[in-house]
Amino acid sequence: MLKVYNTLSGKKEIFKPIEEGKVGMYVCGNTVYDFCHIGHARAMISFDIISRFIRHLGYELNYVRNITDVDDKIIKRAQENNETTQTLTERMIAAQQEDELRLGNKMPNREPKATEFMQEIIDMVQVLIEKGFAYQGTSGDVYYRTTVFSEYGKLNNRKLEDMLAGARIDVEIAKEHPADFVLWKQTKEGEVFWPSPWGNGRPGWHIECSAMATNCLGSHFDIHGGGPDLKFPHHENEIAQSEAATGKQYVNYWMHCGAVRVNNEKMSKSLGNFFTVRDVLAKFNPEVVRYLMVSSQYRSAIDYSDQSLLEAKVALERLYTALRQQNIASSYAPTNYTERFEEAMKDDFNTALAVSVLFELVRELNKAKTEDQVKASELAAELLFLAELLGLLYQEPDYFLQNSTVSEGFDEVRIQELIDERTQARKDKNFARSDEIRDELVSNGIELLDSREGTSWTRS
RNA sequence: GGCCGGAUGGCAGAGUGGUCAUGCAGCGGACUGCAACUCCGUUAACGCCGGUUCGAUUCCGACUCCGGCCUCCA
Repeated sequence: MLKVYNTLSGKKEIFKPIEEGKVGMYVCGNTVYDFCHIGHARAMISFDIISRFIRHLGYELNYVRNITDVDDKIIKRAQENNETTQTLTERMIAAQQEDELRLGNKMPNREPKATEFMQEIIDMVQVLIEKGFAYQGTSGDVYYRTTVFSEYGKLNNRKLEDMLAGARIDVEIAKEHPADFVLWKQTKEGEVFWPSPWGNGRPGWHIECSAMATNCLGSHFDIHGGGPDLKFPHHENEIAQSEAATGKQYVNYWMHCGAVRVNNEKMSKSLGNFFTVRDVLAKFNPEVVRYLMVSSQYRSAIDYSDQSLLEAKVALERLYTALRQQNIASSYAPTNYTERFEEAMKDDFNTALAVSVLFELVRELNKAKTEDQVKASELAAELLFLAELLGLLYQEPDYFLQNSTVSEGFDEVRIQELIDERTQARKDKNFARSDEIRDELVSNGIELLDSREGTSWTRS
């Protein structure tokens, strides 16, 4: 029995798909005007793991994640770069895919782009106007009429009146009500545009998701996810648009991951305190980033720092060390660890608890290595299977351990030469020389592990 | 001001009405030429004040502090 925390109700609920055995999930992707930062990585990894586990439970999952490739920020950035919006977005989409593959994500079933759904967007705006949920303002822009959607604010427990007290909403004369938001925006000189019944222009930020989600998954589907900062206004507005247009409940389960923080502040574009995925991968193996995300539950806030990455690296090394030079059984009977792992995951995808089960399994595996090789190889197979559900332990143990950080120090050839020399020195009982070599390697960030099979090394 | 979260051992991070999280660090031991890895043992926590209870870190209420959202942001 899978339990999912639903932002809409504020509670964990038993998950029940609309159609038996099938799940439709829409996740808000990125606006592609810049490289992905760690906050994006968290959202992408969280929903990747959620999708893996939903499939593991036997559901046929249709995972759709959009790409926003029309937007004010894209236009602005393209102008600054003196390039077209299309070349900018194509470049950023390619970069995003590259980052994501390095982080070990599986791609969604479908990644619709806003520009490919222009007709559907226009159709939806048209319907909203016909139903009285939208109007063309004096500026020519088309707005959503929040005052007639009685449930406006239900996702965020807000009332229209209360929101005015905040007084941070733009007062635009063209709008009937300050909370009304743009569905279709008139083009300005030199900007990309599409023809529409309301003149040349482009969609507002929220309507594209309503149009893409309902077209890809239907007017009523199971799960809608995204980052914490999308709850308001983006998802609130999506609900308003979609439910007004279709007359049906839009989504059953709203899921939001937690924020990534830096120095106790949210990492965000507007604060400028963000680290791109590329920044981090220049220093650490991508799986370290993934482990950091997995080591806490997806809804909790994560503190990002070199320290937290280092701790993630060390923990991951323990898992990989257990697999080093270990036979993997071709089959195994799932043990209690699998059961406990699955129970943890079924409780709102508690990856932190699931990972702790992996560590307990590893302890038993390490013990079995000297006592019962068959058991050890079976536990290793079980470990790999469970880790795969989190997208972990997909690298060769030696490769990971030698490349957990990116280092400009000794190359592998030089390291091997020194190890060979040390091995000879040890055979000769020349321990002074052997220790000297080890010290030299350690001071260059290389740790040695002697075993009966020989000496292996790890980048620290 | 409104609405959401959160406060757990030295750090990170789960969870539970009464026995163990887990990882790192610490301490004692085994293994090792010495280390590292690994194993065994071990120390140590539930913001503050009330209430419910035989018993609360866990449930309820107040308080304090921290974070997020209310404007573009995963």
